[in-house]
Amino acid sequence: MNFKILKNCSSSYARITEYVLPHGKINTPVFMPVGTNGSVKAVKHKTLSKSGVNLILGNTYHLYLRPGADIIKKAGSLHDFISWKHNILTDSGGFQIFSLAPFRKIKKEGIYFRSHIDGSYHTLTPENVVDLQKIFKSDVLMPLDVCTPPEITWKKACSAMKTTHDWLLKSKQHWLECKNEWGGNLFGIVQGNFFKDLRRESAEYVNSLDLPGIAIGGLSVGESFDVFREHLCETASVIDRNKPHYLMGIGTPEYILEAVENGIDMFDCVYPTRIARNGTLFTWNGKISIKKEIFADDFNPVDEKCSCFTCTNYSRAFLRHLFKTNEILGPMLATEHNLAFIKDFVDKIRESILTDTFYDFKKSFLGNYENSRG
RNA sequence: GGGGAGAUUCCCGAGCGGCCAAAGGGGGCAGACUGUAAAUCUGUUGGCUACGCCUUCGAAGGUUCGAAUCCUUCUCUCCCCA
Repeated sequence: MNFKILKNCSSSYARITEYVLPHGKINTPVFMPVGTNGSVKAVKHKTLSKSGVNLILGNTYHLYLRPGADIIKKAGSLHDFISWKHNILTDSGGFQIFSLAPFRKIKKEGIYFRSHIDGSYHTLTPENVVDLQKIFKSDVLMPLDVCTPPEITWKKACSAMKTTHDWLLKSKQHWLECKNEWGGNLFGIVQGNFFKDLRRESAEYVNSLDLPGIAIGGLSVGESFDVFREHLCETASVIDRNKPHYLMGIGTPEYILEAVENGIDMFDCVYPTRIARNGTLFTWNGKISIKKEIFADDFNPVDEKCSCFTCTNYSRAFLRHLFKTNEILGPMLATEHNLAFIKDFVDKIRESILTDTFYDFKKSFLGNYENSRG
């Protein structure tokens, strides 16, 4: 068994687990930085691994379009191609189909879409998405799914869910035939939009397929925090607790707390890295927009309590200057800080679960972190 | 010394009689960003007792119902020829 629950929180569903993947052991809860094109934007692998990151995301859709599976196959694997010795989870492209909607058509057998790069025609099917991830030698594979926006009808949501289920079964069958070639773990994805009955049905269906892990999809796609929380609680209470739980696409401290509290082990998000590149930095007292005038002569580090390279070497004033002058170092240092902050934050959550002080930690953190939940 | 071009709101730069408080950049200020088409995008950027009024297009005069736009003089820049 490659997945072990080491400790359950006494007062919530939060837990500490150990998950052994082909490229090393993962301690959860864990935040996975997103490296869509095989690169977590603006940071070197060395910076990531030095700060303890041993699982990053890649994206099947994007890597299939560029550089193409043939190149990655020639390189040996995605790990070899990007020179990353640790684990990689590859997302299938379901979300891209959702966010690049004008370019696609969903059919029973798969997705027909046009490349957003050159307009060329392509098809993704449950089977070829597994094949692509086999070529990548992904440690965790995600199946092709249909992600839907809030406020669609029950009928449409149900239809999308059924397609997702149909594709998941095909993905599983195809994965079973080839999984021994490299040992990647296929997860199931729960959909169902924002309908409780559908979400429950979807969660039960995914449970029934008995895959190595379960992902909650279709959340944080524009809904309010309260709606997000409601459906997270609902879905998380149904999925099999003996499997790793992955909540797709969340990554602010508030959302992470909510996720962990509901028994989520893994989560990923572009948010920390994207806002870093755009000049917003996490601190234990809330987010700051480093480009603001008030930081022009603030010679303190971004966060006094942070021991990352950025905070131990540079001031807010210098960071602001880098952003104002459009220097490449600005986004690099900001990204390094935000990832270190989230890493630190999740480490502290894990510690609090271990010492049964999760709620104390949550309360005290949110007390200091004076920011709206949007 | 001779000939030519030009001075526009923080900067560059369009406008060449009314639709001009004045295009478009840049800069400034602020906001957004949640399984990455994002080092991106959006708003704002003369003043005010604000659905209207006042001051602004080098300066001073003039023509006109009306001028950043036309005329006169002045100041200053730049280019070419001696």
